[in-house]
Amino acid sequence: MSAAQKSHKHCYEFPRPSVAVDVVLLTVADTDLKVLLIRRGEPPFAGGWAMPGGFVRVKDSPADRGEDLEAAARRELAEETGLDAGAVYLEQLYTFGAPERDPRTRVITVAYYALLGPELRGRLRAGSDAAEARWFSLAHEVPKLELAFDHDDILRAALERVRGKIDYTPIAFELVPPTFTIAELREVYEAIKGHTYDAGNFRRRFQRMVADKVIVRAPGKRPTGTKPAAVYRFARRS
Amino acid sequence: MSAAQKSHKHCYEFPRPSVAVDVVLLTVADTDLKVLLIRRGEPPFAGGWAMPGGFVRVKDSPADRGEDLEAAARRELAEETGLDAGAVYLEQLYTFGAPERDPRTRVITVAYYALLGPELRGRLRAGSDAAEARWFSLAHEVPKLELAFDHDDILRAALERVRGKIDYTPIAFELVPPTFTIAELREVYEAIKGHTYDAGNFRRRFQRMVADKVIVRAPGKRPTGTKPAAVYRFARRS
DNA sequence: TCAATAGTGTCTTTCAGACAGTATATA
DNA sequence: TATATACTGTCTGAAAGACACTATTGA
Repeated sequence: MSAAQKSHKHCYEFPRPSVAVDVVLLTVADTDLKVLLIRRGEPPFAGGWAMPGGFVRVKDSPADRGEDLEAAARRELAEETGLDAGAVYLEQLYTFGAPERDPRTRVITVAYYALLGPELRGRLRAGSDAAEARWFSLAHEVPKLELAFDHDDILRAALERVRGKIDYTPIAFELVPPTFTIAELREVYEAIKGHTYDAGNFRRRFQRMVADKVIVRAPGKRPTGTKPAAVYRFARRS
Repeated sequence: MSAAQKSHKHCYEFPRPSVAVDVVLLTVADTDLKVLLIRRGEPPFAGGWAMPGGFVRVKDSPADRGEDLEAAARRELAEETGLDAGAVYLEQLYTFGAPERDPRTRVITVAYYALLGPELRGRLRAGSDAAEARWFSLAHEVPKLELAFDHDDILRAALERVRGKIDYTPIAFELVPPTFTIAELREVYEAIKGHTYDAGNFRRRFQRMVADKVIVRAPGKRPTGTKPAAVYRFARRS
C-alpha cells in the first residue's frame, strides 16, 4: 500500500483528536525521589527526554473498539521499560488537552502515575525500540532538563498528587520492598515530602498502623551496620 | 453537500476516538445534594437522563486545533443550562474511556464537576435545543433512575471527590450564597457528607477560619424565624 | 569501648466529639 | 411566656511535634 493511500484510511464526519497516555513512573532510591525518562528517538523533541507513553489503540470496528485507557498505559509502560504491566501500582492522574501541546496534531493525553518498589527496579530493560531510559532525581536533575511536550506540567501534577495521597492512603508501601523497616518507610516519606520526620514520632504513628493490623511484623531482622532493625510487611499485599 | 460526502471529510492514518466532556453540576437545596440532569432528545438513550456534555470541538488546521478541554466543558454547560460559563466553579474529575461506553463509536469522555450556589440557581434556562433539564436529589431520586452511558459511574466519582475535598479545600463556599450563616454552611456540609454535625463543634471549627481571616463577618443579620444569625462571607471571593 | 542507629517515654499543643448550658429573637 | 435557634463553655481523648532518654549492635 502506498503512503498516500495509507494516510487516509480512517475517515470521520467531524475532526477527531489523537488520544495518548503518558506514565509518570516514580521510585525512591538513595533517599531520593526519581522519575523514569526516555530519550526520544523521533521528532518532535528528538533527543529530548520524555515520560513513557504513546497513542491509545483505537479501532473503528463495532465488534472491537480497541483498548481501555488503563490497558494502554500498562502496555506502553511494558513496551518502553520491560516491566510486567500488572506488577506496578498505576493510577489515573489528569488529562491534558491544551490545543497546542503537541506540534504535530491535536493530541489529548491521559496521564497516569505509577509507583515502583526497589525489588522491581532491576527488571527495567530498554524498550523494544532500544531507546535510552534513565532515572532522574526530581530534586536535583529534572530541574535542569527541558522535558518534551508539557511533560513538566504532568510531572508537577504527579508529584502534587503523590505528596497529597501519601498522607491518607497506603501508597507508600508501593515504594518499599515487600518487607521493610520503619526507617526504610520513613525514608520514602522523606523523599516524597521533601522534609525530614522525627524518627520517634514517625515510629509512634507507625505503631498505630501495627495496632490496626495495617502492618504486621515479618520474621527476621534487617542488618543496618549497627543495631539490626525489626522488619514488617503491609498486611494487604496481593 | 450530500450526507455521503459530509460523512467522510476528515481522514487520518490511524483510527481516532471521539472525545467528549461531561459536567456533573451539583448544588445544595433544601438540605439536599442535587445534580442537574438533562433528558436526552436523541439516540442513544433517547428519553433517558444524562449529565450535560458533548463533543470537544477539534479542528485539523495547524493554525487552529480547536478548543481546550475546560473551555469545552464550560461551553457545553452554558449551552445546555444557560449558565454563565465563567460563573461556576469547575474542576476536572476523571477521564472515562471504556471501549464500549458509547454504543455508537469509541468515545472517551473527560468528566468535570461544577458547583452552583443558590444565588445562580435561578439563572438556569432550558438549553438551546429546549431539552428538559431538572435537579434530582442524589440521595432520593437518582438511585431510582437509569442514567445514560456510564453516567452513574461518573456521578459516583464526582460525589466521592467532593466528599473528600470538602474537608481540606474551600469548595463548600461555592455552594452557599455570597453571604451566609454558620447554619447555612453546616447544611452544605451535612448534605454532602450525608451525616449531621454537632452545631457547637461546627461553629468552633468555623471560628478558627474567622481567626485565620478565611472568613470575615458581613454586615447585617439573617432572620431565621427565631433569633437572627450573624452573616459571613468567604474572604477570597472574586 | 565507642559510635550509630533502634527503640521508648514525656510534655505540650491542637483539635474533634459529646454535651451542658446561656442568650435572644419570634409567635 | 414559650420555644426554637443562636451562641458559649467544658470535659475527654486522639494524635502530632519537640525532645530527652535507654538499648543493642558492629567496628
